[in-house]
Amino acid sequence: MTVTETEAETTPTAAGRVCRVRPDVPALDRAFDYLVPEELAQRVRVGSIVRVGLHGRRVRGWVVEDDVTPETEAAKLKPLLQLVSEGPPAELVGLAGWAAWRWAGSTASLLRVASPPNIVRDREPVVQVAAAAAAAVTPSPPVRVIAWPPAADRRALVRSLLAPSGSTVIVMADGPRAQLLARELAADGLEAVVFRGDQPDAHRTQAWRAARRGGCVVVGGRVAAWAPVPDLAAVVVLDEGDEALQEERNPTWHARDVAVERAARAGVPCALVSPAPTLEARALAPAVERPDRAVEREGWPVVEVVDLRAPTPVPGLMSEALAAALHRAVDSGRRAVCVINRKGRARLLACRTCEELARCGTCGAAVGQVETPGAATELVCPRCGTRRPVVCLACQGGSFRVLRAGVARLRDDLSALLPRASVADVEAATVEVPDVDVLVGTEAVLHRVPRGRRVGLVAYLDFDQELLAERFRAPEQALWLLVRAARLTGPRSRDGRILIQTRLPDDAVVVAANAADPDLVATREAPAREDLGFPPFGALAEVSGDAGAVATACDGLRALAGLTVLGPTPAGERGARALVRAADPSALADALSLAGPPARAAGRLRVAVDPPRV
DNA sequence: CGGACAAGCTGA
DNA sequence: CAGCTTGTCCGG
Repeated sequence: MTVTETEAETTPTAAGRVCRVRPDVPALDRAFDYLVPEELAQRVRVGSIVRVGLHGRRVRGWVVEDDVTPETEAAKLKPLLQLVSEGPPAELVGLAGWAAWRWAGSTASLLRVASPPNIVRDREPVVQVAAAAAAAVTPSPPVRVIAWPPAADRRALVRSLLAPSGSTVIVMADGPRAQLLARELAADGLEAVVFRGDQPDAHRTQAWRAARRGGCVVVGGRVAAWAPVPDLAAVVVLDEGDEALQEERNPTWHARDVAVERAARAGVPCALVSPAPTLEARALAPAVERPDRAVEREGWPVVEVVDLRAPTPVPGLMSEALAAALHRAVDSGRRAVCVINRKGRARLLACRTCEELARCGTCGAAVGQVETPGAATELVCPRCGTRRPVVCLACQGGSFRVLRAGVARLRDDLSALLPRASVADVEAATVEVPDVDVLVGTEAVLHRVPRGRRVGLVAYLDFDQELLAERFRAPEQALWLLVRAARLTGPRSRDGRILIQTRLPDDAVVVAANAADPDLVATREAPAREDLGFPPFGALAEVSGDAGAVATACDGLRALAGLTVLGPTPAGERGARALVRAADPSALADALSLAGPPARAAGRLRVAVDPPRV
């Protein structure tokens, strides 16, 4: 007893150094002050990962400020217990704080993204570059937005965007592609470091250490935006419209916006390169740069549009043009990929005897047909999950007509259409994708095409469900599907081909791909978005969770000036949902931070800023 | 978050 | 009134 008391008295008190620590406890979003013990004085700095005593527990945390004047009386201060690991540089600690505010999340969760997954101990002193100081005086150059066609070679473009000295950070969505780009850069004699969130901790720690040495090009997924390079000199974001650049869990930070902010804070150039720049990106730059018309045209595959209405309606989505395009690809030894966003065997059926729609006996929703390996096919309700045998509830008939086919049914139809070709269906749940001539699947198939054989054709069997989806970003997302298709098929000079079956052949998305001109979609979408006050002409957050909690949160938010609360919608299954709109991201962030974190008693509540799919 | 402590419920 | 659950508070 007396021993510890004596120790406490001997800790430096009068003019001891005090730092501010944010504990790694997401639900506790605040910082506490601690004394820096003499033995750690040389090694602790802003960003250091330390262990501290907090309310009887020992927790990890980040030093977020140093040499502070303690907010509480010195007698209450405890010392840091241990220096655990090196952590993010000071600029990234500031950036994490900004991102936590911007996406209404905890600072700790973002500091974790910016930190090495394993412990890093370093003897070498950290290279401190006065970049931040320089940024304060040099105004940062404007963001560049470059529309670069999907199947065009962008290596030279990327090369031109690298900083001549210091480190460049390249953020992109696609893991394997990042690996490829890194190899190309390394072949050019550059120090390339791959940052991928999906790699094992040991690899990621290794990359983190390498980035911290500086003088490199960091290439990677969204985590690359947080690479700890000490000498940042340029930032590049590739494919900024890809949804994978946004974190799906809270806080839903977007790597594009983090990269733009980081570049601005460091006063370094930032370029966003995309085949279809989003309205958000367009709003950041004075103008969109486009390559030569010839480069642009060549950078898209041939786009063939099949009007499902004319001359005669096409039964079962198997149009003559589709058959011809499939034959053309398969006969030349290339693979064909068909995309339809309907899982299972059928999504809508009618009884052959009584013409009644197949519906759920429990909740009345239209049921779909699924096939389970090794079992009889069943009718499954998409709303409540009830399963039953394939029997009509009205007349007990056992035979149904497929009104809306799913991938399993289309696989059979395609097999019949192409008797000599091998066909397989792919869904998100498919374990191994076979090496066949024709793949038919949901959107998931676009990521899962086996390598080794060229893709000659990507066909969207029913593109209308993408064009007509009830999401405000639906047109941009639909165009992005065509970008992904173009990446698979390659350019028109290699006979790449996209086939689009639709009842809306004049829709801007279809026309834009056909004309190799992504601006057409932006031109149409901008006024509609502006009318709604949706991003980038306003900022959105989605509040969802238990009905009661959402209602309470909405009442609180409605009381704040400058916010519009739409809803809440009663929405059944997974609780209620509401949208919150503000004039811009910063007004939204201020309002949400003013409203504070959801009260714990309120039940399940999630606040997602910039919800990707509403 | 998770420990501390206080106020409420139960059972003999 | 011990022994337990449930709720509220707070952390340096």
